[in-house]
Order: sequence, then structure tokens, then C-alpha cells
Amino acid sequence: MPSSRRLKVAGGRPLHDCRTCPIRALGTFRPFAPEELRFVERLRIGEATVAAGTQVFQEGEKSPYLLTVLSGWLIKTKTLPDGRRQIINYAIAGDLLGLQNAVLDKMQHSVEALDDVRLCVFPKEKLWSMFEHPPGLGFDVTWLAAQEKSILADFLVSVGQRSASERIAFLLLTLFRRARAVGLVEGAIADLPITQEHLADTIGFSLAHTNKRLARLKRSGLFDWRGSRFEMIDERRLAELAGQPSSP
Amino acid sequence: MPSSRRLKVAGGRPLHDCRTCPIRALGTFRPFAPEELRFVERLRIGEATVAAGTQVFQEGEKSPYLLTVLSGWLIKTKTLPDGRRQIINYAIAGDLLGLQNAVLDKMQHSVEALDDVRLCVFPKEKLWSMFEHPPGLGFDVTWLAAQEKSILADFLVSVGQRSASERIAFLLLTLFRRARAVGLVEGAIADLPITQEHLADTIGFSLAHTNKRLARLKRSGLFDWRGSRFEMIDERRLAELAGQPSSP
DNA sequence: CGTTACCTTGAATCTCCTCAATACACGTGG
DNA sequence: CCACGTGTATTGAGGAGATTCAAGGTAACG
Repeated sequence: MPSSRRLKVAGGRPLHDCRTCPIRALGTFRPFAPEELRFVERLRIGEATVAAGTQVFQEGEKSPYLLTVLSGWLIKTKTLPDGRRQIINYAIAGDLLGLQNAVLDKMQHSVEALDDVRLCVFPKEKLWSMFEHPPGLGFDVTWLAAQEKSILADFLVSVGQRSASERIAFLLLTLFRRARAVGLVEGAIADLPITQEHLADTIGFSLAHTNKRLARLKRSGLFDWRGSRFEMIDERRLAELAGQPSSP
Repeated sequence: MPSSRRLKVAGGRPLHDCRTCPIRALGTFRPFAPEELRFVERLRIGEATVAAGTQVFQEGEKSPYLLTVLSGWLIKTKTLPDGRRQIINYAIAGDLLGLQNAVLDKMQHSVEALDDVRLCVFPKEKLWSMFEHPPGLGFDVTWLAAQEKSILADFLVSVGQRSASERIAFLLLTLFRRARAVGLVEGAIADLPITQEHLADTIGFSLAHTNKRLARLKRSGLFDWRGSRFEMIDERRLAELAGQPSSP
């Protein structure tokens, strides 16, 4: 069972400098002008560290925060009245959390930490000022939103059209590549704090069936996955198996 | 088979005035300041009318355009290498097309007209200027993107967790409500230019199976659907059947 | 050393798929 | 006017794939 811890922001704690922000160092993002850096630094409320299992946002909730992930893994989920749960997406370093909350007035899904997570916290009402303030901060937010739309569409194709093993292959490949893009892969090894239940809730199959197909996939030797240690062995063949239209 | 017609923009044709824009009249959007109106009017290239079956965008393509739907229905699709197709979302009046193309450099999905469609055409490189130019045009784009993320998440829950009849109920309900929100429902009747094959490609089931479950659903009398004429009879019960968390 | 979370496996059942055939409405050309 | 094609809807039989339920197994942790 996920714990019921909720997000708390410790104000006034020692903040690192935005200039040395870990996610800026990734090179995944456009470099900020000094002026933008100062602007963002003023908007920021503080940093928060949350433990595995924490509910960072709750579906339907109006939170005062808009968040950026500095480190750790989270899942975004939606739950049906009878308890069936779908994992919508995963979030890692560099991802934005709570855009819906800031723009559409309330959260459309829940967000839960899978391991210990560090977050950068903004007041959601300041989002508007990122659009007033000329240089492309608002554009960056749109870029992130478009990016996530694209990921959601990919997941939708998977769940709508792919077979069980294809879905597993596609998900593992996607998570691995996203992790690699933000420097979380050393050699060919990533730390995935994901259980088979998460896997099942993402690809839309029962846990039992997911387990059986995963076991068979493992035997093919394209990757090794035990506990949270995931090792990619043959990425190209895994991508083929996933039915990936194009290459890395 | 969908025809292979492609989008062509007739420049310099008589344009209606942005002040009398049909989608502005809907009341779905925030009213524009006169200054914003003039700004948008200058950005616009022209209007385009495309016939049913036209491929407005092609997956992987870099188109010079960013579009707004004035009237008609379209589908956004992604196709796997072996031909399996997933309908990602539907677009109607007020929706934005080609954001990925403008922001992420190329289209991640195809867009096809289901009936005759009127479009408002912008040059995609001008998107940036909507963010430079202070009052909230850029914010509106983000709002639309967040909105669509929310729809995609809903579809993902459906395809991942719901049974066949629940998925059908949910999709019909969603399309009906979106149509109603932009004034396309008179009485309880909407014109849905959708075949059972579209339905099947959206909910992730085979055509045969979709047909059988739909037939059973029809017998329950919650709606009437023949050809393109869709009549909602018991919206509340259909919503219950769809496993909708909250009410209209 | 018992608890808890996660993983594994089997048997019976049901959902959904494939394949194939048929029906119907429409428009076109002979 | 009818014959024909095409797109859409419908239906049935048989088999693959997924579900549920239930039982064990393993490893980590207090």
C-alpha cells in the first residue's frame, strides 16, 4: 500500500543556486539567459524532499504549487470509482508537475513518488508571469507540455494496439531512454524503482499475466532486470520487438 | 481507403474578419483584447477548406503550418510499422493542430479530415512571436496543450482499464460532450461522422468485437446511433456505465 | 523470526481475435 | 433500369490470449 504522506514544503531552507541547478547541467534544456535565471530564482519558493510513497498531488485537488523534478522517480495515475488504476506517465529529473493544476485549475491525476524525490517548488499563480516576462520561459512550458503529449500518445498506441510483450518491451525501452537522456544510465545500467505491479498498471494487463509475459521476455536475453537494477543488453532488438517506427 | 489528398492553402482568398470568427463566438475561449485580435489577424495566412479524407498532416512531416479548426471533424492517428493504427484523439472547432510540428520540429502523428473541414492557417514560425508579444496568447496555447493532455490521459485510462462496453460508452459520451461544448448539438442530437472502424481504432478492439458490443449497448436504449446521426437519450446512465468519476 | 512486499505458478473460465461469409446502402456506368 | 463495385455493418465458429482465484516462494526488515 502506498503511504498517505502528503507534500510539505519547507520554506527558507538552504537553496542551491539556480546557476548550479542539477537539471540545467543536463544539457537537455536550452541555456538560460542570466536575466531569466535571476527571474526564475525570484519566483521559486524553495526545495522539497519527499519520501517514497508520498502523494505529491491528488486527483481533483487544487494545490498552490507548481513543481519541477530535480531527482527521483514519480508516477502520474488516474483511478476509476471502483479502484482500477492506470499509470498515465512517469516523471524524472527535468519534468514539470502540476501544470494542469496551474492552468486548468485543478489536478486531473495524482502524482506519487516511487523513491526519494527532490523537487523545486514554485507558486502556481506565478506561472502567468512567466508568460508576461518576454524571453521564452512561457515557451519552455509549452515545449514541455507538447513533449508530454507526445509521450502520452505513444503510450496510447501501445495500450491500444500492441501485444503484451510488445508493450513491456516498449515501456522498458522508453523508461531506459528517458533515464539515459538525463544522465541516469551508467554503462548500460539504470536504476528503475518500478515493480511488476507498476508495469501491469501501465500497460493495462493483470499482474499475473504481466508476470508471465515478462518472464518469457527475460529469457530472450535482451535485458536483465532484477530488483531495481535494469541492464540493457540488446537495445536494437528490443526496439524492434517493441515495434518502434524509427531508431534512437 | 482514405484518399491521399493533402493540405493546400489558398492564399489571398477572402477572409472573414477575426472579430466575427466563428470559434470566438462560442464563448469557450477567453475574450480577446482588441490589440490581440489585430495581432492574430496579422499573423494569419489564410483559410483552407479540405474535403473528407484529406491528410492534413502526416506523421514525421515538417509542415510550415499551424492550424486552428473552424468547423468539421478530424482524427489524429499514429500507425505502427505493420499497419496497426491507433486514433489518438479527435479534433473539432476550436482545436489547435500541429503544435508538435511548431514546437517539436515535426509531427508525431497524422491528422485526417473525417468530413469537410474549414481551417484557419498560421505560419508555424510565428508561434514564437505569440510568446514574445505580452498578453496571454502564449498562455492560451499552453492552456490548449494542457487541455489535450488531460483528454489523452482520459483515453489512456479507458484503453488501459475499461471493458469494451465501458470504452464505447466513454468515447461516445466524450465526443457528444465536446460537440455540445462548441454548439454542435441541437436538442440531444449530434452529427458524428464516425464509423465503427474509427470507434474500434480508438478503443483498441477489433472491428468485429466492437460491433458486437456496440449492438448490445444500443439495445440498452441509452442512445440511438444510425449513420452519422447520434441521439443522446440517457446521458446520466451512459456516464455511469462509462465509469465516469465525476458528473457533467 | 515473523511480517510484509513482491514475485511466481497453475487451473478454470471468459473475453476478444481471426477468418469468413453475408447483408445493406449508395453511387456509377452500361 | 439494372448490374456492379465499394464502403459499411452484421454474424458465427473456433482458437488464442487474458482474467481470476488461489497457493506458494523469496527477500528484506524490524
